[in-house]
Amino acid sequence: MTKSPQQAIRTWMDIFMHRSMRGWTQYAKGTGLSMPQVSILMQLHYRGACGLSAISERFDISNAAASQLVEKLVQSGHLVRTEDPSDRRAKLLNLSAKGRDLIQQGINERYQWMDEVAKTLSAEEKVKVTEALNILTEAVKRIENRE
Amino acid sequence: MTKSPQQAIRTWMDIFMHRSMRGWTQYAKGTGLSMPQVSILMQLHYRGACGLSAISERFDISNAAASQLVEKLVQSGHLVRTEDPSDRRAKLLNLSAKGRDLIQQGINERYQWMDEVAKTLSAEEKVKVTEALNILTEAVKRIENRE
DNA sequence: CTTTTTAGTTAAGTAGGCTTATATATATGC
DNA sequence: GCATATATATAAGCCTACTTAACTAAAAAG
Repeated sequence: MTKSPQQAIRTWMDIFMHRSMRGWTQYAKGTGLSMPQVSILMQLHYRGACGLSAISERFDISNAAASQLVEKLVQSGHLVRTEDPSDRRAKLLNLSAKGRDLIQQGINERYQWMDEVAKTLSAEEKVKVTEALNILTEAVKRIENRE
Repeated sequence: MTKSPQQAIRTWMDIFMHRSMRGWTQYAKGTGLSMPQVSILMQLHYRGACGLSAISERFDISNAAASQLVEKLVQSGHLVRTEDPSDRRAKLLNLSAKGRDLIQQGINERYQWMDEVAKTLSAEEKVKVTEALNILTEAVKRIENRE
């Protein structure tokens, strides 16, 4: 069973995409938050603080919709909304400790699955996998800097 | 910047998880279907035909909710619902060509992103990445067969 | 055969996300 | 300084997902 690089990548992507999508939707359900709400927290976790319009642009929803979702997350204590000192019309949205923990917990559950996978690898295989994922990570960084 | 295998895996997972989540939610929006609807199609794509109760168990919703979602997907022509000949109470849910295309298109868009990444790799790097992803794919298969 | 369980549908009602329209406060351009 | 543009919030209303409850039909158990 010799695979081309493209086949190898796609096979792996299929496994990983399906797993992580499933994991996140199930995790979201367990938190009591809706998927859009969790997505907003995730966004802030990965990209850092931002204003409200950045949220509505990212998720392609109206400002009104973003404002309402954010309001719920502020109410539930997952988000902190402060006035932007450099522009008093704008708000700065930050994860609270509670929001950060919620997302980190979801990420950790994904990690755990991969840890199980990694545990079954030989030392030699681990070295190879590590090197390859570093290569991919660097490649993505190069592309993103170029954009 | 020397990374442990765990660090390398987690860094890569972060990038890939966030990307694919974002990609799928955006894609779902473009199709006009809701995320739960797309998730059902995705489930059938990856796991093959099943009955209605398998859907409700997998997504942890009531049979009634699953039945209503499936009904919409049948109406929109993404799903074919037939009677199970071996148990006439049960239904067999299958993707239609339209449903299969919709999911495959979403997967292809994810593939394209990775193709862009792979394109920037040297021949030597491609070999390493291919080998590593094959190792991971095999490891997952071993674990899943064990369960 | 009769009873009970299983698979799925249908109906009514709740909750959440989304939209458009409207309002408010601040910043920017002339 | 005044008109306009920008960042956000609020309100009304629609649509969808979800729930529980009531129902049909077929299988399984006795």
